[in-house]
Amino acid sequence: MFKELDPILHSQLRLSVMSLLISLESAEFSYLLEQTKASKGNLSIQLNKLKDAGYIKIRKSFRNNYPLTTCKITQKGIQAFENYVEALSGYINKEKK
Amino acid sequence: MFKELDPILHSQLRLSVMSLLISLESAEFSYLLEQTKASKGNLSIQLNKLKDAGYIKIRKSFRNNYPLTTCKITQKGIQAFENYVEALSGYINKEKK
DNA sequence: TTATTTAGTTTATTTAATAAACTTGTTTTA
DNA sequence: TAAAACAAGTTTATTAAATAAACTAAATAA
Repeated sequence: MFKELDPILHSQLRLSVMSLLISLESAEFSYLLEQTKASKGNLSIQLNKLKDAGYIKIRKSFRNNYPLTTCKITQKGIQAFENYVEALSGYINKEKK
Repeated sequence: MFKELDPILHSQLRLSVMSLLISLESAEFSYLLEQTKASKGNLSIQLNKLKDAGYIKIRKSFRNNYPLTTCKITQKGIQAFENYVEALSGYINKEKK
């Protein structure tokens, strides 16, 4: 009856990040920080979980001598997000079956 | 941009329970157990959290000499569920704004 | 009468989320 | 030019939540 909700995505912050990345395709650490209002530590950790799951790719470079972290959603991430949304609908669409 | 997701509802098992109760209006412990496939211990705890939040009422009685636990969603619970669904849509509807 | 089953609850363990502190290097300013 | 402040994160520690395992109490079956 109820499908499993992917635990990687069933987290407010990680879901926010994925939600942003799915329309942007690419975003900087600082952008995700301001959009999600998360702390830097928390964001850092959750980005790494998404990376470990293969849902995003993280690219590290420099800009104006400062480190620059850029994230991009992967095909696997897009698929996982779509599956999650599909599974969720089984919970929130009250009409039975 | 992203609304808070009510932490009481942002849990697979509690959301399953609320999803069932919102259409049934009343359900027994054993029914929730089989529908959600949760363990008894976990279900017991999560039902109490929903009760503590005022989202459900728990009625204890007996049937055929055995204890019978019945759950019913409250108006507050219905409202919270609707708010949760509304907030979620901000995460999963990819079209911006 | 001693297992077994029903219908749960409580305690303990594991995992996850968040906050606080730290790191490394850069820029400003006294 | 040395000290202070800032940028962009990471690591460690703390808190809280989810789940599993063990327990309880009464009822029924063997």
